[in-house]
Amino acid sequence: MQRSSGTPLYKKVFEELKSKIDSGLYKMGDLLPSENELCKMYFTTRPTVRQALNDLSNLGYIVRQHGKGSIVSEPKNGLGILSLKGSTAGVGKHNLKTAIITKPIKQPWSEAFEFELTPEEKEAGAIYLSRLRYVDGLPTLFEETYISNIDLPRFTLHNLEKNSLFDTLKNYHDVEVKEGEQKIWAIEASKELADMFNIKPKKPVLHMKRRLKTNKKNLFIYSFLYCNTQDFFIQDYF
Amino acid sequence: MQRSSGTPLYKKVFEELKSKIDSGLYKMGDLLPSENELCKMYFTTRPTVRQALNDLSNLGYIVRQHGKGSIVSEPKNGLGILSLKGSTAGVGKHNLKTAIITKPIKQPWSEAFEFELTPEEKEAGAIYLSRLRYVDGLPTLFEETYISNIDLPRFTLHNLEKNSLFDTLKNYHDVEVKEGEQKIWAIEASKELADMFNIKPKKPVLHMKRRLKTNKKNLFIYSFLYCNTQDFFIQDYF
DNA sequence: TACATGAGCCTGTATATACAAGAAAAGGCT
DNA sequence: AGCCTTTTCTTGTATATACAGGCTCATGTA
Repeated sequence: MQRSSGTPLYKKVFEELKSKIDSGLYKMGDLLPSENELCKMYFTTRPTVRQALNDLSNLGYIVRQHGKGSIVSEPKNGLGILSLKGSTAGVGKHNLKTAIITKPIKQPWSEAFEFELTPEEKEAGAIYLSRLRYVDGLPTLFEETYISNIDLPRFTLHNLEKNSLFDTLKNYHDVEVKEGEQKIWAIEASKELADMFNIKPKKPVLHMKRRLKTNKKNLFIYSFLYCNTQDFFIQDYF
Repeated sequence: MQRSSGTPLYKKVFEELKSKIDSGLYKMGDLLPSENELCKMYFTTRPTVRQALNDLSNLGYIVRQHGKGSIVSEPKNGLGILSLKGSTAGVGKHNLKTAIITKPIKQPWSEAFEFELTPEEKEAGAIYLSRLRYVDGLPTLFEETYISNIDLPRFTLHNLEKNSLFDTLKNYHDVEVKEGEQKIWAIEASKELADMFNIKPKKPVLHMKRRLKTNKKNLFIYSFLYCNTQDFFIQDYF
């Protein structure tokens, strides 16, 4: 089944399996259809479905076991922020609410921005927003995000309270995150952070700085995160 | 070139390219030989070399660019503990010294061990060791490790000060880490930790709990890490 | 019943090939 | 010289196929 539309076939297989896992149709511990069965279902051959399964495996959705099959893996609970999927996807059963502290605004890059910028990025300026996320009603995650303002028309109008930032970028602007780097510290809460998280100043807080590459050249996403790990923790799978 | 020995050909290609990057023969920004060139070098075909290149790409060693080639990626500095490679490999230029606090000893699992154990693991008991790592002479990382004591003869005799734990497991016991999960908190330093790190009690410290799966069934590695992020930080790529 | 054996499923590794699409250099035109 | 087109090299996607090796279960034997 050659691909007819623009999206590759293996990606279609990947997306459909992923959504079936996300929606709970395939539950943890279940065996996915075997590679040969998937071949028949999608009228394609093993290397193609294997590419989809490899991607799922890399994201931790499945574990592949020689001689047995592809086993749907542990659901991602905790705050799976270290994964690529945008926080909302990683929170599992916990109730997650997002409050926009600063609506998306266009602004030039700060003189002392922590990451190196390409000339094109500097020229284009940044879109800045900040959000506070509540898990089970508790303020847990403060996030400042800078996005290179390249080819993102009317971006500042989006409603990011309901929708994940990553989903918005993907669905409306064809921007997909591909890879990234992150740095992690434990720091003392400043007065402002302590107020926001409703904790005492100087209490330990998790601090992360992330730089995410996308499929668009020169379009990067920078995010500075502060996480209150009194009641929750950050988790990831690799 | 069918594989002659036990190791798959794509893995050989992977290992050789990886070591050439690690040793600095291919430097950051360099272009690796093209897929077709690698095919000729190893007398094989593109799917095979692509498998090796994909693995390198997943580990962040290279970035593949459509129409251009495979570009050697940023060297991993910081304390790349979040990657799979064992701390020693991730520290880059920093001088890293390891002090064994507790030599490897066999012991039963604690009653209240934080992770779920398989019956086989419980039966086998654990090997415990703890180490304190110095970066540039500063005590930075305290690590408690539990390994399921399965098929690891004379393991307690190894000298782990010079060699990475992961290298030892791989070279002497054919144990390779395949995947894992980790949880991260910011906590206050206990008195013991503060003494070890030479900081004041209650200062923020990074705490991680990791569970690593290996290629051997029932053999897991559990490690509990405490990291002083006053002077350094944890970094990873994905 | 208990235990080995083998058949049949599964994924892992590998070859051979084809065309599409991005990127860059070579070449020709104005 | 400066610009555009073409060529060529690169990776991306896909088909078709083969055998190796792990896992499970049914079958047959002691």
